[in-house]
Amino acid sequence: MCSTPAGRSDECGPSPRPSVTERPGPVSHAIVRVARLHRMLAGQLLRRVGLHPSQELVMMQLWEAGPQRLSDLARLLGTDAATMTRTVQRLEQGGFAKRAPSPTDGRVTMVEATTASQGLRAEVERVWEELEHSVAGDLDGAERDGVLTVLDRMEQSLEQTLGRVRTQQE
Amino acid sequence: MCSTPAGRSDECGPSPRPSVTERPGPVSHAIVRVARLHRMLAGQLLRRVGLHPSQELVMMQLWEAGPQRLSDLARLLGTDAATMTRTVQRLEQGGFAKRAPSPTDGRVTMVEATTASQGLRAEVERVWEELEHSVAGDLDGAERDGVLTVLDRMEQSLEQTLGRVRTQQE
DNA sequence: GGGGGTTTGTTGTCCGGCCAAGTAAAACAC
DNA sequence: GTGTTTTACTTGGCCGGACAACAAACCCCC
Repeated sequence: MCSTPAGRSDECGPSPRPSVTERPGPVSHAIVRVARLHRMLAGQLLRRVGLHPSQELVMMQLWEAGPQRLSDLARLLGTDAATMTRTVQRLEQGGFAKRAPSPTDGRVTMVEATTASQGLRAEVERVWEELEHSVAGDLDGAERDGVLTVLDRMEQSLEQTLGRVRTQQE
Repeated sequence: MCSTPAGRSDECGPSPRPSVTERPGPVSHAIVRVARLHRMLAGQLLRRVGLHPSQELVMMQLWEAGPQRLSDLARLLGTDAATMTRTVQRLEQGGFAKRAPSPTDGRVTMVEATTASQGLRAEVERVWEELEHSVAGDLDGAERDGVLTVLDRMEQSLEQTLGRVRTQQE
């Protein structure tokens, strides 16, 4: 027993008390926990497809919107250009994506999904549906809307203070 | 302009449309985005203290609950024993934590905060308060409670399907 | 048209995180 | 008491992610 990787401290071994996971920033902690579990589940489900978490987001973006500049991919997915560079390298190396220099702009490299990757699209979308179902399956419409609204406000607030902190620190 | 790393796609370059961030699993996407911003802000704030994201959670746990077994730390923070091993190694190497083999059980290593690290405790807690304020500052009590409840349900649901998937795949 | 600044991408480095494999110690079984 | 299983930790490998430093291409402006 007591084998769940993200152990809740219920009648299970030492765990001296609710501890850190309850006290200082409840919302922050909750988000961290949910996000980690979410990513872990994504990793498990994506295993069948041969993708790693976050790679599926790149592929979905490519499938939906077609060839794109690497920097746009990075920006849309909220990550770094450096990270995106290496992720695309791995996707290319795995046969999922293709890169080509832009003919009009010598700096940009365009990224697109390979035709071979189209075979995975349906299953990846199924995985993503399973994820969504697991995370929000037992929420009624009002709750879902409420959570989405609140999460959006959180996102904006975080973005704002992040920008504030960045400029303040330079 | 348009320099925010997590760019929203508003009048700013190509960005062909709301794209992936809007369509398939709205709640999942929202959580991923918020969690990433949250971690990014944590990283910025923790920079002053000389810690990296997640290290502060270990330290707070050590400060609150005293010396603990490494495996308990991992379980309480919802992470891996392998990850915790290396994180503690780095904390030790930075002078924040100390390790000692348990006298009663030759397998376990006890981890505790160094006295020197106590000086950082106040500031780390301040950082965490700032995080919480940024993520949940403009929520009234009812909203906060609602979000916490929903996030808790999400956590349980994710944990459950994660366990289901794990056993199913072996 | 040439020079300074900007955008775009790449690489190095470090970190958390996960899996898998391996070691050592304890607990259990017989 | 020996053999087997279970537990606790460690290490190697790989991945996403962030920062910093860099090179190349572009842009603008004089």
